[in-house]
Amino acid sequence: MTSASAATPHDREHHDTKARILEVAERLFMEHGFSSTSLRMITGEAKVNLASVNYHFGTKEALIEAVFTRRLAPLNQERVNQLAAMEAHAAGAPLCVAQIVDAFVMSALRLGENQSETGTVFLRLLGRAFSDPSSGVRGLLAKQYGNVVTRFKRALAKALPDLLEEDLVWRMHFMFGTMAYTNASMDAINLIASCKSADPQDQAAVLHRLAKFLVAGLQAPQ
Amino acid sequence: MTSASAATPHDREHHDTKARILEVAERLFMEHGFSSTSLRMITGEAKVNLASVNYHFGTKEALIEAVFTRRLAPLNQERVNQLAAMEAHAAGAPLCVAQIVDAFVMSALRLGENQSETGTVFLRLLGRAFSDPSSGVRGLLAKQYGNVVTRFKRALAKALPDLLEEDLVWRMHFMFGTMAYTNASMDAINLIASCKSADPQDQAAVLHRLAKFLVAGLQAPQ
DNA sequence: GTAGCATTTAAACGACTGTTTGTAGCCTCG
DNA sequence: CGAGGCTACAAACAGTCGTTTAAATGCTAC
Repeated sequence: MTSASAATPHDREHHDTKARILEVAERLFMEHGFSSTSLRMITGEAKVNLASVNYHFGTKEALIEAVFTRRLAPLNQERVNQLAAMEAHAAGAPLCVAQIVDAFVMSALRLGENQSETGTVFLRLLGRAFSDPSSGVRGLLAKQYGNVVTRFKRALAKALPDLLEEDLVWRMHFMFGTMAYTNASMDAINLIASCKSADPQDQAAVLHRLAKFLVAGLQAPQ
Repeated sequence: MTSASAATPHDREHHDTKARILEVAERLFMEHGFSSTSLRMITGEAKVNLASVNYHFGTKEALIEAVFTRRLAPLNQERVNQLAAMEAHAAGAPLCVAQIVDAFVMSALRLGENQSETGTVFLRLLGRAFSDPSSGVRGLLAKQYGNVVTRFKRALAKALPDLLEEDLVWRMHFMFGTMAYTNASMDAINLIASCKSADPQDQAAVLHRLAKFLVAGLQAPQ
């Protein structure tokens, strides 16, 4: 193709192999799922040799892990940072639920914006991964989310002191679920209605609606 | 095994082949996903011949479809019936949101109870299917859910007359998502906390919590 | 230039995939 | 009895899967 690749072969071609695999894998995993996406589909579309996946990542499972950690680690770090900043500003006083939800939901939006299209793709992939049966993927998420869950649970418990812990845990579960599903099937909204105004592109508006929905749900009586 | 199968070979053995395939397929699809579950896994566990899947269902895709329609059609019919009964009783007056949510959520509970364990398995499978990338599965759900969506959307629009249609559509989307995710990962609650009191077996309690969460979310201000 | 390293490549590996085939068994009806 | 229709079965089909191998390439440093 020779498409505008005029840099040294060393910097562009070689380094690109690993990065191109990651990028194409991310998209194809989102479109077809993990087990339905073959290494040959990835290497074919990325225009790299089949064996380079095993060379650079070892195994397909490790490639999946690499796809996740590349983006999920910064995202969850951003969430924790956002929450920590708010808590520092509150100086010991409990945050309000809306703030906490915003720290969780809107960090995803920030990721989606900063990295433009590829960020959006990853958000949907993340939603898919949450309901993936593969134990490998599930264990990966547990590891990556452990810190986030602990911090947000503590903050929410302070913001909702009257809520039983058991109720709080389930409501957090619902929050994670709604978030994951929304990411996963932004495009499937048309399944519900032929509402052309529901523009999947406008992530910001959707996530604002989602945040409102979640704040009300978390604050439900009893 | 010879486990209490004393009827005529014709009634038990032969008719069981198709039914056993459906039952085992339902469980394995839930545990490993659609593409990761091979026909050999199914036929091996169901103790039937490999070719009988293609004989009775034609293709793997058709088997997936059969697994769904067998349980999803009655479930959605129950949902619509429940809603219709409430509307008849209300005699034109708008239902309250809690009633509508109950008609949607608790029908699933009823299915889970009536058919005991297998019903629960199907509910989780259903959750998985919602975030399955395969276009076949997705189209299947769209067909099966079409009627339900239309009826519940109309009822909710009447119950929440101040809500913009666009907001309503998205909130329904969130409701479907939370429901699907909750079904899919009842067992993954332990990911969030080592809260031993969160007993996945107690579906009724979980769905009641879910209903409360959803009602509050749907009624969120603005 | 050449040794040494990292990377790419084509080809093959065995295992597994969904599906099809031909045959054999069983039951019902004539 | 035997014909005919389902159903079950073992075996094979042509592909695809992830992974491995060994040779070839490009690059850096001596």
